Amino acid sequence: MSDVARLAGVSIKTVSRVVNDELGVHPSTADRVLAAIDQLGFRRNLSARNLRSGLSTGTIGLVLEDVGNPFYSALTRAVEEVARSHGRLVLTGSSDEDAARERDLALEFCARRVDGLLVIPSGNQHGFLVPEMRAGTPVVFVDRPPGDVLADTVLVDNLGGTANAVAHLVRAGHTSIGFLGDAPGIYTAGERLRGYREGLVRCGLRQRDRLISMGPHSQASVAVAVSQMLRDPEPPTAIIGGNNRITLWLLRAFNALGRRLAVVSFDDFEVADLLDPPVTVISHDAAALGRAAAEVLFARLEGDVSPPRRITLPTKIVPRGSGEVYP
Amino acid sequence: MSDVARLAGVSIKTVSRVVNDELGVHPSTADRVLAAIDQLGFRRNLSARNLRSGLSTGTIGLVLEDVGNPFYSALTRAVEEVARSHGRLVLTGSSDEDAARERDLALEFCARRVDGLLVIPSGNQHGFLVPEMRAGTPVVFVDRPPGDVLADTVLVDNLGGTANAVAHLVRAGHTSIGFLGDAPGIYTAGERLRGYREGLVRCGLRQRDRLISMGPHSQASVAVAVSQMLRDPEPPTAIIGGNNRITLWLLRAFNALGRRLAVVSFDDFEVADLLDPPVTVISHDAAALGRAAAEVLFARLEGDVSPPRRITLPTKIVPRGSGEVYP
DNA sequence: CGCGAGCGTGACAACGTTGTCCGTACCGAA
DNA sequence: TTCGGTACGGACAACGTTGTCACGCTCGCG
Repeated sequence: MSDVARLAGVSIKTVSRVVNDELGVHPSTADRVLAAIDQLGFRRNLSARNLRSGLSTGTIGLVLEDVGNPFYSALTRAVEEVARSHGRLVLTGSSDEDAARERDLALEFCARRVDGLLVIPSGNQHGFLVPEMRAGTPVVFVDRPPGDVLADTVLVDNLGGTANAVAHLVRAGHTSIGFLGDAPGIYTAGERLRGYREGLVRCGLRQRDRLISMGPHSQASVAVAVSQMLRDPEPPTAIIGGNNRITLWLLRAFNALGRRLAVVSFDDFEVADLLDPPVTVISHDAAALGRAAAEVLFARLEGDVSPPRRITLPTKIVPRGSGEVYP
Repeated sequence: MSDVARLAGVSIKTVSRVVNDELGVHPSTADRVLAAIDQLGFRRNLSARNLRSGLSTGTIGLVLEDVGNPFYSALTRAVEEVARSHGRLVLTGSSDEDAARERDLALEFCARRVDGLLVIPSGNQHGFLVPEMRAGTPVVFVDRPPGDVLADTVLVDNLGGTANAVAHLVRAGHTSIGFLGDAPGIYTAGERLRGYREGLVRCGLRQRDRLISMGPHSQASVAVAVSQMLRDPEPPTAIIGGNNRITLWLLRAFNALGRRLAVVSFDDFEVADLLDPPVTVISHDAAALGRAAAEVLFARLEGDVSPPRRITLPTKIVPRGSGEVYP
């Protein structure tokens, strides 16, 4: 900046005035300064600006499980859009379901003085964020609730989703329905399991734990779980896949076994309509989730001091065929 | 920091020494300081640290077309991993194929003093980055070459990929092969088209422009293009999809028409193996691309001053069925 | 011709941190 | 007891920027 000032023959302060569009700079002076800026390729240092003025860093942080997962990447994109409309950039970090890594990422973001934080929790202890929150960094939890703090949370109606899936399958004639879920320690997996159970109760069906297989899952473990269910004296005629990954493993297992049951998948996925039969899904909009969470965050940044909110987004069944058959 | 110092009964400088693990602080003093840090939830301000010491911001920038696209999100994840192993965080921004937005994002990143920049170019003029590069910010271009600057570039062998795809289809007996590509202004689309043409030449087949349809495409335009090709006096028996999105549109168009030709897709996609028939693809590893680019970037950050490199990653054909049929 | 208003500009401090350098307390040895 | 050295602590400046305030010039009016 002082180089620019020297070249333009003005003081540093005047350069600052020009780059900040402040009033009271003579147009010809401003032109000289702008020319010098151009010539030198000067770009003001936002860190210094932020340090001095105590204002925003123009950045928000997003901690998620894995940007590589299409569900989270769609969410990321939506967050990015909202951030852009508020003039912010997004720092992302993948925690890989590792609570320590989640913590490190969140604290690194805070050390860089992000304006706010969106967290898709992996761990279930978030006390480490309390000092940051007290210091004025708003934090919004997304997709899963936080462990031991009170904060804004945006969720999906996991329970209602699987409950509806059960009802949907029952309407198609099924009375024996299996459930393949993720590790029960994961909030969403637990809720979806509860929804499955509640759906059975609502439809007057008997709970049968041998039709439930919770993760962590892999292609191999899903194949084993399916074979076991099929060997049951009362085998299932339909299976609910607890998330998109598990559903794909399930379909591959069907291919390997040369059998195919009715399927409903939690989470939509891109080519679900191209499979044969097309896959019926419990759809919840990742983009809407990201958007809602980001909007809560920016409301906080704009001064909203109401008590922490908990928003639950609905799911909807998208019937495509795989859940309407009776094999 | 001064609060911590007051609480611990030491000077600010001593606190600084403790948080920087410098020698020459009495253990008991250090303990008092650490306790105070814990009690107050102090986190040092990295902006100020960076400003003073002129060191790294610990951040790199990644400008891409759309994080929501699985191909780019896989790349993002790989970049994140490499960055993490070098103690850096990643700022991401989606340009949406808009050169102006790409420019804005890149310059915003630079204003935040990222240590380096990875750019998947949308535009074809990157002179605006020259001052930054001269000022010492390394820039690596990924997936597409830059417009008018000389810089490290990591590409995929697009040309070789489609040329091989043609050869693969010819081996399966096809002599009339269509090509559906993205907008020819996009580098990768142009290269893939050239590869398609070169493949035909190598196999001694005649060029027929009516079997080529370049984008921008949509579900509808792909359907139209396919119908037109099929009405040709010598209709194609196989079609190459220029990217994963176009291939999906192509498959949906087949479903709508009740016809199905042999298909090879540029870009692998997650459920290609679950479709019927499974889709043969020209696979190129998004993660490998991101990893390679990030590694070049960090090599620069660690002082590599060799002339700009151009790395081209290979593609490989993954035969799954759809490219081995002769309808 | 003098004076006040108002505009354009610059000097200086401060943001939170670290590098430099000096001061001081304490220890062991002569 | 004194001296030299070591081991620590603190004052101060500086990073690049902006907020505060004050200065000087010009212009119009009495």
